[in-house]
Amino acid sequence: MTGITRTRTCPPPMNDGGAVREVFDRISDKWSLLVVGALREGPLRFGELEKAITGISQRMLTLTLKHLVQDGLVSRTAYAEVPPRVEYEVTPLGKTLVPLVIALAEWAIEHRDEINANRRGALPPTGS
Amino acid sequence: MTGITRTRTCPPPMNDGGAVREVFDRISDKWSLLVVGALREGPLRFGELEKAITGISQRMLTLTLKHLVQDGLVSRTAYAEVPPRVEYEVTPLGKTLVPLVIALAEWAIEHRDEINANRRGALPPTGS
DNA sequence: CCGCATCCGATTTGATACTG
DNA sequence: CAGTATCAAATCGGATGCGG
Repeated sequence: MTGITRTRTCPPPMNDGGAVREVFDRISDKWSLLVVGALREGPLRFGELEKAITGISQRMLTLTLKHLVQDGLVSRTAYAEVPPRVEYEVTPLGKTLVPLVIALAEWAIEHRDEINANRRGALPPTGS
Repeated sequence: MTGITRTRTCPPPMNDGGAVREVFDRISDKWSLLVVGALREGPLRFGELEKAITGISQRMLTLTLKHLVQDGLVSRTAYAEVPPRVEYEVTPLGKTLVPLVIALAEWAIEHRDEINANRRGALPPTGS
């Protein structure tokens, strides 16, 4: 039988038993998506990433990169030279995520004003 | 001088001076995207959300909803009846974010195994 | 230059109990 | 049912110092 009698209008990708949550918990921390976004155009050195992502601390960059490398989203290449050089780059797997990050970034830019307006302006008419 | 020979291939949507960061800081907390995703198909009551998002605490759900309402991504409708009923729903603005969340969720499902394999299996060949 | 380890304060989170 | 309040715990995040 095979009848998939699903009454839903579209296949709900959430609620698959935790797969989404599992991955979301990884990428929805404060910096992961920013780092992936920063690497969208090509490899970057540690210091370059630090400058590209304003506000991130060395510690958080290190930790975030370690996680991303562990998950296989980013690759790390250390060149044994003096001075040392280390480059980070999105892996093929990471590349598949980049477009989504960019889409999210574009959404953020596009709706930033509206969100800010809501956040500040939603005051009641009692304002006199 | 001059020579910024930066070969920029496409307009980088990041680094616009903080707009992305501003919004990202809002939505990249642990629960916001999950809540938006849970509301993708229609209004849900408080308790329904609690059940839909496994693992969230009452407190976190309350706080997250409050933020989302404040930002205008979610609307809250309280019906003055007994027992009380409150429904949450994505606003038109929130609806524009839903597709991105779904895309992210689909990505998560699609690459979950690969990520987990990397996380666990990246062990050195010493595995005897 | 890269990046890890430690200390320490700030923020976030969750369990529980209580109100409308 | 929906939401608040309080407290303790866990985590985050930054500054600093050290090692490769």
